[in-house]
Amino acid sequence: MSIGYACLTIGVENAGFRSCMIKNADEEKLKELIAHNLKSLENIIDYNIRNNIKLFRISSDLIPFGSNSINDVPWWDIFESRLKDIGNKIIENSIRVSMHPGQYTVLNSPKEEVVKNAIDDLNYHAQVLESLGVDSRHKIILHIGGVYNDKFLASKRFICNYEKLNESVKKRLVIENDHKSYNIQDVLNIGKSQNIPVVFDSFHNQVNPSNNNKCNLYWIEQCEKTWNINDGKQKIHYSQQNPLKNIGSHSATIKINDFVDFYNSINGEQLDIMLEVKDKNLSAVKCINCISTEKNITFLENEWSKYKYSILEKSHADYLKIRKLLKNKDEYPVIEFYNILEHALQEPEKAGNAVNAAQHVWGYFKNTATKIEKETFIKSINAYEENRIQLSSIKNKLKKMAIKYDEKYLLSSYYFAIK
DNA sequence: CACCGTCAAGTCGCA
DNA sequence: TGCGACTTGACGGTG
Repeated sequence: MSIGYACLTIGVENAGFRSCMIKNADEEKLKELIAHNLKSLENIIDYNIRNNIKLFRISSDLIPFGSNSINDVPWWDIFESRLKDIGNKIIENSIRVSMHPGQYTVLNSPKEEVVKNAIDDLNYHAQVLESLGVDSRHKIILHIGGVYNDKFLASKRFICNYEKLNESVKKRLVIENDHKSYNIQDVLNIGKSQNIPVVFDSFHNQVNPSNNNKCNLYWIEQCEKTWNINDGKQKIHYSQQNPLKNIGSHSATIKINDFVDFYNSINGEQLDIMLEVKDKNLSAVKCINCISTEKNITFLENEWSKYKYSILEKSHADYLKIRKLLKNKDEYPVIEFYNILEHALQEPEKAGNAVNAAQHVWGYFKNTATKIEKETFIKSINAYEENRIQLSSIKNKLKKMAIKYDEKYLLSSYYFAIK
């Protein structure tokens, strides 16, 4: 069983993806961006290895305009050895990767041009995975597409176009229920008829159910039948509603109590679970620690070292609670730990707490900082307390200093990443 | 350096 | 028929 996250990371250095506008996408620019993005991907894979994260979705933005004719750079050739090196790291560390063309890749469109673009896009995704050298257990996830007033006809068109796909795409393609058009039964009907594995998305099923009387486990068992030996372990998607946004929007973080309830209601150890959530790797580590069979307090101590200044910034009371909680080295109070964490992080910003945390972080530099840096910091604190600048301005300055003085403890902290 | 409109993709609801 | 909303993170121009 593996738990993973999608595409981007929080608080990992040099792990961002760059792009450009089509009008600026010349050969030189594209090569530069691809080289940069491959380095970022490698840094993310290294991070996943260090943190024992075995499931990861690679961003479709790895190669800018990867399936657009504007990009005629033979990247698979130019960067062949780079891609192989990254692929070898993935394979040697038993990481399972996937890719997921977005909502604008529509294989069942009535428009010929849209279908052609969708096929080009699927070929691009397959070529990335082929270039990495990973096998058919590493999947490409696709939604069925539009309805066009006739779901039956639209489903037929999906099947018809699916049959025309290259084998390199077909062997990796899996289909998923979406939150608007194709519910899990719709997708299962297509999957069963064409031998396409089906990814059950529990959140989409909640928003767009096919039958309210059937539980998650029922659908997972139905989907399980569509997964064959060459497909690897059955995958599902899990996410939660963002209470502040439209129905279907992913939450900022995974609320751990709800996740554990969900996990206990299904045969979780049989599955690979992809989380779709704003705080990405942070929630992945959280969920991994919560269902870990190895219960070692060092997991929580490691988390604490990264979260502590963010907690201090929000709630001194919760900060003290967690310190107390972690005193007994024989226990593994993982749920309580994350409950306090979640409570603190949803607190509103209060200047007193925020200044206190910033001064703790400043403590790393106060002996080495230049006179000017010291003056700038004090000025920023005053300006923030008088409401003239935002907290992020102080934190950005502290981050720059952490980089300049190479304070590794701070650089691996989430303090600069959590807004 | 902070801010905010724009980009890129395709569908769908509504004038 | 055509336009805006929907989605997402990064770009790119402004102040």
